[in-house]
Amino acid sequence: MSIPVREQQRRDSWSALQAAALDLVGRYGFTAVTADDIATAAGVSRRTFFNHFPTKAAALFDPHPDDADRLTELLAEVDTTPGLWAALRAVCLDFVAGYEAVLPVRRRLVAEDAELDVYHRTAHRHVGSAVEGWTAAHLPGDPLRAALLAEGVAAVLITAFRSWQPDDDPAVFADLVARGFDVVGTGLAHQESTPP
Amino acid sequence: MSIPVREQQRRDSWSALQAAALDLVGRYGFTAVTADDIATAAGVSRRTFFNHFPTKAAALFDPHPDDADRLTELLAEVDTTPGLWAALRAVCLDFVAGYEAVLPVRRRLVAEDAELDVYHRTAHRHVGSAVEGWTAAHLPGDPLRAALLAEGVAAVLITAFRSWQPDDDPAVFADLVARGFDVVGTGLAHQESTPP
DNA sequence: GAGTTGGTTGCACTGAGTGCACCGTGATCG
DNA sequence: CGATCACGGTGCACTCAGTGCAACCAACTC
Repeated sequence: MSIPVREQQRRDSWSALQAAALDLVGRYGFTAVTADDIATAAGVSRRTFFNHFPTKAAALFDPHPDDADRLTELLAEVDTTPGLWAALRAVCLDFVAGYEAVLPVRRRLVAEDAELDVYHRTAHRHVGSAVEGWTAAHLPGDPLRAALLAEGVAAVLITAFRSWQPDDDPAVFADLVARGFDVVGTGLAHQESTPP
Repeated sequence: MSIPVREQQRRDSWSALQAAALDLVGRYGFTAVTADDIATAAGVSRRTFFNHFPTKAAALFDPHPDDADRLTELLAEVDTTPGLWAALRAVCLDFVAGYEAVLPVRRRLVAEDAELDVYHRTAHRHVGSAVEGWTAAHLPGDPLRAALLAEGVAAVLITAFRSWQPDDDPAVFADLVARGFDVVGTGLAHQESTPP
C-alpha cells in the first residue's frame, strides 16, 4: 500500500466522479444531467470535473487508468506463437471479463443517446489504439495489415456490445466477443450461408 | 429538371454551408472557425446553419443527401451471387470513386483535431448503417454476422482513410479499400507473415 | 521550518446548440 | 385569380459545455 496521499486523492476524485456520472445519467438521462450536477454529487467543484474529464461523455466511458495499464500488460505478456489474431482474441476475452459490471448501464445509455453512441466507439478505440501500437511492432513491414487488425478488434468489440441485449446475461457478452473474433478471423467472405 | 424551387433553395443552402465549412476550417482550423463565420461566409444566418446541420462537425462530414441515395441504390442493384462480401466490396469501390475530391481536406482535418476524428468515424458509419439494413435483410437468421459485416465494411473504410497519406495520389485510396476488403474477407487470422 | 509541487476552487469568458415567435415567399385549392 | 397554407430563413434570448487564469492549501522535499 505504498500509494502517496496525493495520488490516492486524485484517484478518489476520479472514481467518485465516474460513479456519480453513471448513477445520475443512468437515472435521469444524459441531457437532463449537467456537469455541475455530477460534480456536486461527487462532492467536488465543477471545475474539478473538467480537470479529470475533457468531456461529459468521457466521465461515463473513459476507462479506469488501472484498466488501461492492465491491457498493455496483457499485450506485453501474451504468447504470439499461435498467431497475432489468436493472441488478440485471448487478450480481449481476458480484458472484458471485468467489464460486465458496467455493461447494462452503458448499453442502455448508448441506445438512448446518439452522441453517446459516437463517444462509445472512441472508447472502444482506446483499446484499438493500444492494440495498434502492439500490432505495428509485430508487423513492421505491413502497416495496412497492422491497422486492420486493430480496427478489426474494435469492430468485434463494438459489435458484441451492440448485439448484447439488456435482458441478456452479462456473461453472454464474452461469448459474443469470442464468436466475433472467430468470424472475422476466419474471414467475412467465408461460410455465408447459415445452417437452417 | 423537375426540382421544385423550395427544394432547390434548400439544397443550395446545404451545399453553400458545407463548401464554406470545408473552405474556412481547411484554412484556419476547426476551433478557430465559429458556426457564425461559416454561416456568414455561406450567406445565411447562424440559425439557418443549425437548421441544416446538428453540429459544426456535421457540416464538414455529413454526406450529401444525393450520395446517401446513391448508396442504397447501389446496394439494391448489386449482384449477390458471388457472395455478400464480394458484393459489398464492389459497391464500396464504386461508391468511393466520387470521394476523392474531398479526401485531402478531410484527411488533414481528422489528423489535426481529435473531435473530428471521432465524428469522422460516425460519418463512415452512416455507410455502415445503410449496409447494416442490407445485410440484415440478406442474413435474417444470423444477426451477429450481419452486424459484423456492416462493422467490417466501416472498419475497412476507416482504415483506408487513415492509411492514405496526404502526399499520396487520391487514386491510392481506392486501392487501399480494395486491399482492405481482401484482407478482411480472407480472414485476419490468415497469412500473418509478410514476404521479406 | 522554508520552499516547492500539485490538486482544488471561483470567476469570467467564448461559443455550441435550442426553443420560440415572426416574416416572406412558393405551393395549393376553391 | 385570390385566399390560405406550408415551409425555409431569421432574430432573440437562453442554457450549458469547455477553457484560461489566478489564488489557495495541504502534501512532499530538503
